[in-house]
Amino acid sequence: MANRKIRPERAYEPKGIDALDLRILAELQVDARVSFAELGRRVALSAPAVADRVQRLEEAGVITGYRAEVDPRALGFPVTVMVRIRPAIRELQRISEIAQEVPQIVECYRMTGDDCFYFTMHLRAVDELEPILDLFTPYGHTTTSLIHTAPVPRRPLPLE
Amino acid sequence: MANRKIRPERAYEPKGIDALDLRILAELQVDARVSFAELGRRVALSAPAVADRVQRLEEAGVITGYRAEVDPRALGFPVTVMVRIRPAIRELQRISEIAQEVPQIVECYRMTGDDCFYFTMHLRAVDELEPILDLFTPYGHTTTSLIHTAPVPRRPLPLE
DNA sequence: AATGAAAGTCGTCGGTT
DNA sequence: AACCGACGACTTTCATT
Repeated sequence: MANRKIRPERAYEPKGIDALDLRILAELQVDARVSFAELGRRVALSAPAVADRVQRLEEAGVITGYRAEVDPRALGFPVTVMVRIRPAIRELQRISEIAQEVPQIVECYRMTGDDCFYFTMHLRAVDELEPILDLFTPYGHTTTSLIHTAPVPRRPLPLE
Repeated sequence: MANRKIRPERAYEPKGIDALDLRILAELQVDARVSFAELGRRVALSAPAVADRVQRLEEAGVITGYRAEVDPRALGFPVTVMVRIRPAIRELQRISEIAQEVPQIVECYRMTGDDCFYFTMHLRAVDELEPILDLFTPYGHTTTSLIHTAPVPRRPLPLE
């Protein structure tokens, strides 16, 4: 029988991260393309020193990547949709697999509640919605919302 | 009386964006810190040429920023929460304003449906949840979910 | 709109404190 | 853990196609 002991994979304390690291992270969250030299000037450190710190933050998994943020509408995806799903019994794994295979889906989470699964996707037209939803309806109950605007634009973690 | 004519602010066709731009965007969505020289090698263009294109994409609003992605748990925010809100009549504006003022909220959207407002936030402990929800409960009905995992990790737009 | 060359800046490495 | 100095790589500008 499988081991059912449940425990967190790791402790959640930020260890080995000091105030200087937080300042570096704050800068990189706002402008990921800033040079090490410029970053060094902003936090009063030499370029090699910041490069060292950034590398450590990457290796420690604190920085998970650097992404250019694009406007989906400017690229021909005027429709953004959020879908919540209440999976049928034992179908959650299958729903994850389908979500993985639909490229329009750009993020996807499991969470607490009746609708324990949700994802966001960008579409070229509303026409695309129905066939995608039909991939999921055999395995759960879907609730779909079209996203209008962002009253709060996406912003960085509050690292003081 | 206010002008009630409703029309989209702009057309949604990707104009003036060619296949080379899409390749550049695909690269930058995966690694925003790549150098222009390296980017040029990947798309078979000189460094000045890619730099020009990237600048035009920025000025056109196609690229909206460059963000370092960080792991909230590694920074002491082990709790990620998604909150949907069904606003009371005429209180939507107030809800937006409150969301704006809560730094733990990192994204926030309006959408169709009964719960026409939602946001995501990162917390240092579950203790933080109740006082934040209490900011909103006077103005709407909240539905809160704790986010567990990401069956599909955040990924770029499918630009072929 | 892209290229190639030139000047200034940056990234990186090794040695030092 | 950070600094300095040096070299190779990169960014940026400009003239040319």
